[in-house]
Amino acid sequence: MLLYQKIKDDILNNRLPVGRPLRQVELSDRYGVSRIPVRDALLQLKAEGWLVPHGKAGHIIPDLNWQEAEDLYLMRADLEPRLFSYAFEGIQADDIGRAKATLGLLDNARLTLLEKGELNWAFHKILYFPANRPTLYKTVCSLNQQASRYLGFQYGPMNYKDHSQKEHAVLLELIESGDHSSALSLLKKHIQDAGQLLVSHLKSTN
Amino acid sequence: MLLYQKIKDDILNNRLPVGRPLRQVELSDRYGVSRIPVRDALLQLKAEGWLVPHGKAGHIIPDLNWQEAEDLYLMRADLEPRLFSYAFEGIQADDIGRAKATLGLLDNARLTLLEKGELNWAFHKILYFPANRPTLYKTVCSLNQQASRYLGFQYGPMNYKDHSQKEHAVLLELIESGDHSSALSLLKKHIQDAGQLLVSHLKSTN
DNA sequence: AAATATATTTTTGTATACATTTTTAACTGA
DNA sequence: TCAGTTAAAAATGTATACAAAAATATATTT
Repeated sequence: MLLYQKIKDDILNNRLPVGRPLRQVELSDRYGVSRIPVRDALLQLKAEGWLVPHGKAGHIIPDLNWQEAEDLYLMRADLEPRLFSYAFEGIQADDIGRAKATLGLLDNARLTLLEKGELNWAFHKILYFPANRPTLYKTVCSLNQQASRYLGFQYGPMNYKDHSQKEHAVLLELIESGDHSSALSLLKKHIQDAGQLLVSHLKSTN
Repeated sequence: MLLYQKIKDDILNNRLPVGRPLRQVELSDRYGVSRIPVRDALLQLKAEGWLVPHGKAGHIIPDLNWQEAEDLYLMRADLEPRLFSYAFEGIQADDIGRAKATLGLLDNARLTLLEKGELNWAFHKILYFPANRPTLYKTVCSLNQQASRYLGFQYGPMNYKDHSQKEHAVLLELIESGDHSSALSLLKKHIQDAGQLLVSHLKSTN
């Protein structure tokens, strides 16, 4: 596992301190490498919003907040239905099959947060990739990456998983039946609802 | 000037080869530093889409293409009017003043491409910042960053500058008169038109 | 005691060195 | 001639070392 992944995993699972600036030596000790690969990982994580620079020395894990969640889901609700719409005609029976399999994996298992996040995103990717719009796709990926820090709430205290899974299944049915516009609006609603739920949960717990 | 900026500037002005993978030593020689700062810069530039990894060694400057331009302007046209709408009520007379000054600077001068891009973006930032929506703002910044590689066409062969400047001025008037919805639709149209023009220009020149 | 200045420690940025990986070139046999 | 193989070259990843910069602690003054 890459150092970058390890740190991300540790951020996701709250194994690294949130309020305090992380130092390069601290991390190089923790992961048993020199500061060079740590610097590399920090640069990437900073670029993706997993860390923010703390003045001129050190990086801080930014606190989760409802404002960020709101914006992320706002953008997702704008861009993902668009991308999905471009993909719609290009989604093959084979893709549906893989999507179903992915949902199945999400259902049964004793998965880590990172794995759940990966599977959930894998599902959506299957529906988006046939759009063949690399740039739009990349931005959507990035937004989901950022949003993944909030998965801990959705799969944990919010218990949103079951509802989400049902909607995913319905979405697949609509695709199979070729109902473009219904599928589109369900996806938009799916994202908007998830966002609203997350935001109000975040507001209530602070 | 930071190495990161220098390289970006050189990419923007086609002072670096496009088809061929850039090597770390090549860049460290060119800029007179060791490979470590080069690695740092490459990581950032890669994260922002200025470079793409070439297999397992080297980075390539991606070719400009109308598909990317189309997606970038699509997303901008979706997200920027939204951000602007949130900002609208919060834009102060002072902001308008600074926006006008920025347009003035764009008008007269013997500016480099990088400077023109910076000023153009500075103008839009003034209109977006009062929204106080950091996450949405950051994504919009990033999209404009990526789009800035295409400025060479807009300020060069397309000769789009004058038209753009006029619309910017009208936009400021609409803000001053408090006409929220007209300002909003002008901005959206402004972005969409610029996108369409750019895309058809790119299609025609290939 | 609070604010300012100074000294100490910590932290970062970058150069250099070297082992590993990857690419490129040369070679071999069909 | 060309695919596959091996050998040489190049490029990368990472450790270590050290100077510059920043943060922290200590001292000094009012």
